[in-house]
Amino acid sequence: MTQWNDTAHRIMDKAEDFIKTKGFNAFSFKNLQHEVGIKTSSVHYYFPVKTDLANAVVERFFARHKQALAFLESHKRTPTERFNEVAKFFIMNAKKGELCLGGMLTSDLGTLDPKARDILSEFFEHFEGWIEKQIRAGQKSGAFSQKVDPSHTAKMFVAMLEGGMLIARVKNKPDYYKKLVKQFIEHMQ
Amino acid sequence: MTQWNDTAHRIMDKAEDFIKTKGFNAFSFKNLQHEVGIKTSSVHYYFPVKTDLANAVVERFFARHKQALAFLESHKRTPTERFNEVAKFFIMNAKKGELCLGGMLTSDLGTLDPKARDILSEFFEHFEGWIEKQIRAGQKSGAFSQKVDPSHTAKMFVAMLEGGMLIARVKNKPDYYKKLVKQFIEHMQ
DNA sequence: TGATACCTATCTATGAATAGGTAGATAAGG
DNA sequence: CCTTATCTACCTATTCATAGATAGGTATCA
Repeated sequence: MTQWNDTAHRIMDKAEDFIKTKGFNAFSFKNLQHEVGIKTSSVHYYFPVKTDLANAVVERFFARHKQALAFLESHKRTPTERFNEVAKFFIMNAKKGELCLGGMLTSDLGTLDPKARDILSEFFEHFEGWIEKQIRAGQKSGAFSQKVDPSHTAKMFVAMLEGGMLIARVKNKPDYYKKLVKQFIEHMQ
Repeated sequence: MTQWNDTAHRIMDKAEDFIKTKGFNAFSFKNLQHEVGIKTSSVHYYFPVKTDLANAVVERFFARHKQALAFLESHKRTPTERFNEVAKFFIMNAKKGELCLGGMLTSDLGTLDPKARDILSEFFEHFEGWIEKQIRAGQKSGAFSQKVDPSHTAKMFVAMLEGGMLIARVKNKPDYYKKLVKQFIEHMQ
């Protein structure tokens, strides 16, 4: 987080790009060297081994994600608005071919070290928890149906976001994704 | 399919295992050599380049998947039964730590060749189509609510299966997955 | 003068891939 | 029915490129 300087952040930015487009095991330090304009040894200076880079990236991602959700809570009044913003964000990224880093790294789980796994697990817990909170608030205000189970629905929504993003990409149809999310939100009302 | 002999199938079996546990770019021909008891050059004999192996594996997987769904249609009478069987199958695999090959390979999409992408895309179309068909049949028989949109719901279900499987693994909670699927099916009734 | 932020140069291991060989089965021809 | 050729299914050995990682040096700045 604050422990990283500009160069480290640029390395992490490119690493994120690679993880999102090709996966954690399909890029090398040399690839980063070309992209960042820095030597592989300098990448090692910041991240001694490759899993350190994964850890740093996922940690930064999680922090950013938490901030973004907190921002939504303080700047968007109604749960519906907040919900739609989250959906819009995912859809916008999907349209750019930018998939959720959390989901992408999770598919490489077998090659990550325990620290990264723990953070990814926390990320999903936190995300689901936030969604659940919005559903409960929406039910209180009457925006969402009482028939909806907040805990289960939140989990379903997150799972659908993550899975749908993969499917939308392979189908090359960002619209597929948009409809999916829209439908889900409508269903809660 | 029928074009492969026993050795080729054993190679593909191990390749599947690796893809499901570590991803397509995290295993080598040498890993296969140890597992299958065959030299890397012999793997190349069947699959000249690594993407050929991916293509073969995904092709076989898709064929198997189609067969399994066709089998369900001919051996299970009601849509609800069929639905529950599919869910049970996914949950059972999740418990063994065996994730859906289609979903896992899709996360490595950036490193596959167009042929594999096309098959994966077809796989999802087919799977969604099959689910949709069951929902429609279930609505006809009165098992499922008329309020459910068959096309969208089918897509949501598949997306949730694929995403949920990743999340269940990182959380190390196969039960999370079970509840998720159960909840979704109940919601359609 | 010592910490920070890079670099050059290099190591060892491993990656995918290929060349070329061989044992054994199958087939074909005289 | 024996020989020659061809095919299948592997093997050994090797290539060339890249992987991640390290040692050790240098410039800059406090």
